[in-house]
This record gives sequence, structure tokens and C-alpha cells, in this order.
Amino acid sequence: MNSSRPVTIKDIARRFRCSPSTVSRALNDHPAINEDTRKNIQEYAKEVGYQRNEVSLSLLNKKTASLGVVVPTISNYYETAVIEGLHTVLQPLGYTLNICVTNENYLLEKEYLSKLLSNRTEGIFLSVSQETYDSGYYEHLESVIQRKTPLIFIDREYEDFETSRATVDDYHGAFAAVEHLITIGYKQIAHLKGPNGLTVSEQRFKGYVDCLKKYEMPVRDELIINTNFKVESAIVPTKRLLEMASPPDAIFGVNDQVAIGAMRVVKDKNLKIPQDVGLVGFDNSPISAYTFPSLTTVSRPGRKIGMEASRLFMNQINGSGDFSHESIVLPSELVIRESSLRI
Amino acid sequence: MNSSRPVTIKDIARRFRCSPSTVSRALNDHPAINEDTRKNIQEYAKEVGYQRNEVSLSLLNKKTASLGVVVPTISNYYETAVIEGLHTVLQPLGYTLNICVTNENYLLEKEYLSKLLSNRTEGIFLSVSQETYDSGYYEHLESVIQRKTPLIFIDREYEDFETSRATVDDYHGAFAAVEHLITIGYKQIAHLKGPNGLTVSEQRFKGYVDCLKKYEMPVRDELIINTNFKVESAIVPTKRLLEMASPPDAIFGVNDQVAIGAMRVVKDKNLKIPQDVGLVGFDNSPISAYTFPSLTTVSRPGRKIGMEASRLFMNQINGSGDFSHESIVLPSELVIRESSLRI
DNA sequence: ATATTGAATGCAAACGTTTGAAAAAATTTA
DNA sequence: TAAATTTTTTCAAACGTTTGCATTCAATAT
Repeated sequence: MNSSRPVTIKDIARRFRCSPSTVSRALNDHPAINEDTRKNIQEYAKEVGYQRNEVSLSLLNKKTASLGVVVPTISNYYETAVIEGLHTVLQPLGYTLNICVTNENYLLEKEYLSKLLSNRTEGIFLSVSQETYDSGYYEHLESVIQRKTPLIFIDREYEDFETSRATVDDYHGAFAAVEHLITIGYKQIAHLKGPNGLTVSEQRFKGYVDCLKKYEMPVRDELIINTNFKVESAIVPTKRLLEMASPPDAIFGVNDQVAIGAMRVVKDKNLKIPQDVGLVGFDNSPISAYTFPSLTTVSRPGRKIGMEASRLFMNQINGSGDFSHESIVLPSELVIRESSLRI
Repeated sequence: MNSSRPVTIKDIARRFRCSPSTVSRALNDHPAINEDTRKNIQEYAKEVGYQRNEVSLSLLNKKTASLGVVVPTISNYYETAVIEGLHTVLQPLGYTLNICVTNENYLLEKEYLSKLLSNRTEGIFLSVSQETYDSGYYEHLESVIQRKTPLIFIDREYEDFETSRATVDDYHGAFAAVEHLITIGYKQIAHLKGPNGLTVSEQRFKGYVDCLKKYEMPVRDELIINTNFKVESAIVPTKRLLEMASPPDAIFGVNDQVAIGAMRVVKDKNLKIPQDVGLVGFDNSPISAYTFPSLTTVSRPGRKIGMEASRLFMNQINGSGDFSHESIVLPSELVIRESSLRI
């Protein structure tokens, strides 16, 4: 009525003139408690809205049942799919996911990791931010390792770090996409690349380059332009590509957003897709199937990545003493649609 | 080296043969501590990677600095924008956001709320799930109220519940969208409605209906079809609309996804947008500006909603005793693009 | 009547930290 | 050198819960 302090076990004990132990046991259905006592206490507890203080339990048991998920963004389809996958496996096991968005910011990432450790998180799923990548700092990761808190890299990874990781085979996905374009008959394939330095960007780029080489096609620097994954970042680069003296007849975008941005520009120039310009994206985001023309893309099993990452986590905590570090690479799959099907 | 147990203040005290109090004070730069003692302890603490156990502090101070964000999904642009807004304000204040995704599931929502309360979350931002809406249950909310944990509704709300809420003026946004179509000269405006019962769906629907009525246009039931907000859910309904004997010449989608789905179908039928069919969405998601043609839509200030909701939360905890409940309604704004600009 | 059993409850410690008050140690003053 | 003062450190309690062990009390067996 007056005090807003949550009801505690002590409060109930006082009410029943018994000890906190009895109340605790009664609430937990301990067999050594008298049937009547148990019933009375449980009824009263329900009545006054007693709710166990998990904080005290965490302290006592050194278990928090909470996991950190540290990602650069949650604005993309892929990231949310990963989170959903983690959720699917871990929620039923009683874990709470603490989702931290770093906004590609190193300091924020560092702060989040430190906070998660302070809060005694039992595991951390991390997709490192771009700034972290660029800066090359990784002391903030060392402290996670030092604490022996399970650390699982998702998607982006530090090449030289010994932990578990679940990633998608970006390289072969990109390779397949470009090979598809070549097979169809496109001769000049441009690439709207992601930010330099990120594994995803570089792997897809490598797939693009290696495929061109395999088919003995020249890798022209002027056909490779950076974007930041966002739809609007594709506009200027695509214009530049199409206004070249010898413009590309196909564009491989680092993701669907970028490909959709390119699609818009191509149409604005009154060029036909896929006749004049072929287009391929990456992600197989829901919308890619409903653009006009629909977008050929590479599916990335985000949900599966989340589920696999969960498995890696479980392995680490159940691992018999020796910390088992596993690397999982899931295949990506080419999804052929209209934007590349020139006949 | 051997034990993976985190270093505690007691460990350090043992090492320096002093009491935990001294260590605690040394680490917190308490003035009553000898300069040398302080320096030594701080150095050692850093060396062994000591990190304060926030769990114990939470128990002691009854403050967890964590807030719950309970939402049906994070797969849409709007939801992530809201979270970003919350984040922008609350992260600098030291709060941790605990993001819980209910998947529109009542039981999950209930479980999350209960867990958040057990973990002594200091405030909850809630966008109720559709199932909760449908079922009409709200005891799980009662317990939040009973505990006097600040509860702020975002976006979706329970009409008859006394708490703070931050919502977008869906009604007038929808009204403006439809009015725009009418002004341009469209005569038969269909509506791809959201799921029944949800405030957003119903408010936008009401805006649609009232606008038609204002201009003395008939409200035809067969022009109103339900979707579930997802792009694919617009396909069949749009086909049905276009295959009617007297098909609509404009479609107002409950969100951009649905409008984009409709766009695809319209194009497949070789109809021209905006000449044959006008199209308006809702959300002003990034992609809406880059479809072909670009999509007329209604902007929804998600980020702002998050920031306003944060403000409401701050007001509640700073509120002098009497719980001040505020209702904020932010305006939505029509963004006119190509898909409706028939000349 | 006394010893033995069994059921029900209470005690106390533990988790890691902070903090007011008390105590101890060091320094200054008379 | 003793008293007074200042500086530094320790003590003990608190946050809410659980749990092994001890205790109490009644019922049963001897």
C-alpha cells in the first residue's frame, strides 16, 4: 500500500513468525516442510506478489543465466535473424540475452564488454565493430579471455584469435554469384564492395576477384567501389560506374541493400535489368524476392548461424576442462532470380 | 593461471594483509586511504584484472541500472529505430537495455516481464504482443504496476491502462496519406490493413475510413484486406484487388513492406505506377526512397519515439512521489514520392 | 518412564561489496 | 613524556537467498 519496496522472504517470515529458511523451503516445495505451513506461505506469497530476487541468487550461486550479444547494428535482416537463432536455442534453456548495439564504435564495444563482465555474464557472442577492426586493438577481448568467459565470434571475426566462431562462407557465396553472372554471359562485372578491412567485405571481394581470375577476366580497379552496406551508399558509386566510357554490364553488390540502390540507378538511366545490366546482391533479405525485377542474391543462413553459435557456446561450457574451440563455416547459397536471368 | 574464479576484493585484501574495506576504499579513491596503499592496491588490481562484481552491488544498493525493452519483433526498421532512440538517451546515463523479443507471443511476453521483475529491472518499455491484445489478458502487467516499476508503452498500447505512453499519430498520418491520394484524383482507394485489433492497424484504418467519409467517398469492404505487415502477405490480397471487376486505382498499404509487395504485383500485371495505380506506404523505411518508382509514404519518427519514451521514464523515476503518467503523441508526416504523383 | 525415531523448524554461513562508527596507529603539541 | 590530534585502518552490518547441520518437539517403541 505505502512502501514500494518489493516483498522479501524476510517479510513473509516475520508475518508467519518463522525463519527465512522455512519460507524459502516452503516456496521451493522442500519435502521437509509441513503441508499446512507450505500452503499458507505459498498462498500469502502469491497474495502479496512475492517474486524471488534473482540478483541475490546470482550472487549466491555465481550464476546469472544471462548472455551478452554484442553486434554493430540490428538494422539489417541478417543481424536480426542471427539474434532470432540465438534466441530460439537459448531462451528455452533459461538464458536471458543482453543485446548490445555498438554502432560500429570501438569505445562502446569496449564499454559493453566490460559491463557484461562486471555483470558476470556467462557468455558473450560478439561481432566486432568496424572501428575495432580498423584500430587493431583487442585488449578489451583479452580481458574476456582472461576471465574465461566463453566468447563466440559471429559473422565477423579476428583472424588471429583462438576462440569459437560461427561464420558464413562468404567467399564461396560471392564466387558462385560472380560465376553465375559469367555463365550467363556478362563480360564486365563491377563490384560494390563493403567497407575495407571487414572480413565479410574482404571475403566477398576475394570471391569476386578469384572468380574473375579463374575465367581469365581482367580485374579492373575502377569497377570496384566502396559502400557502407546501406542502400543510399550505392547511389553515387553506381552512377559513376554507368557513366564510365566502358561501363560494366553487371554489378555484384556486397549486400541486397546496395544492390537495390544500384537497381534504382540503373532504372533511372533507362537501362533494362537484366538485359543491359545484370544485378546480384547478397543476404536474401525478404524484400529481395519482391523487387521488380526480383533480385538474384546469395542466401545467408542467419538463423542457423545463431543456432550454431549457441551450440558452440554450449560446447564451451560443457567442455571437459579443456576449452574446445571450434570453427563453424556455414555454406551460403545462390538464389537465382530475375535480375540476372538474361536469355 | 589455474582457478578461473574472478578476483574479488577479499583476494586482494588477503594479498595485502588488510581488510576488504581498505581495498574497497582504495579502489574507489576514498580520501581517507594512504596514498601508497591506494597506489599499490590499484596497481595490483589492474594487474590481476580485478573487475567489480556489479551483482553484489546491485543487491546492496537495490539498483541494477538495467531496463527492459519488450517488443514483438526487431525485424522492422521502425522497431530498431525506437531501440536506437532509447539507446541514445539511456546508454550515456549508464543504463543497460535488456531487449526481449516476444514474437507476438503472449506467454513469452509474460515470462519476460516476470523475469525482468525478478531481475529487479528499473523500468520497462513495452510494446504489447498481438496475442496479448487478442487474449485481453493483462494480469502480467498488473504485477509490474503493483511493483511500481515504471512502465512505458511504446507504439502499441492498452487503451485502458494508466501508464505513460509514447505513440505516433497513426490516425492523422493515414488520413493525410489517403487525403493526398484523393487530392491527386484517385477514385477507388483500397487498403491493405494490418492485423485486426492492434492499435496501429486500427488507427491507420480509422484514418483511412474517416478520410474517405470526409470526401464523401464510399467505404467498400471488399477493398479492405488484412495482411501481417510482411511483404509476402501483400501478394495474394493485391492480386485479389486487381482482379476485381471494378479494381481500385490506388492502394494504401499499412506499411512500406506491404506497399512494396503490392508494387511488385501491380508491375507484374503490367500496370503503371502511378498512372494506373497509385501507391502509398507507411514508415518511411530507408528502402522506400529507392524502389522504382520511389514510394510515397508516411514517416514515423521511431528514433524520436525512443527518445521521448526515455524522457517519460526519467519523469517517472524523478516524479515527486506522485506517479506522473504522460501520454505523448508524435506527429507523422507525409512524404510524397513518385508512386502517387500522377499528373 | 525412558530411549529412539521422525518430522519440522531454526541457526549460521556464504556470495561480494560498501559504509558509518569505532579502533588503532602515527603524528603533533604542550 | 603524556596528552591531544590527525591519519589510517578495521569492524560489523547490510542487501536477499539458500543449505548443511543442529535443534526442538512430538510420537512411537522399549
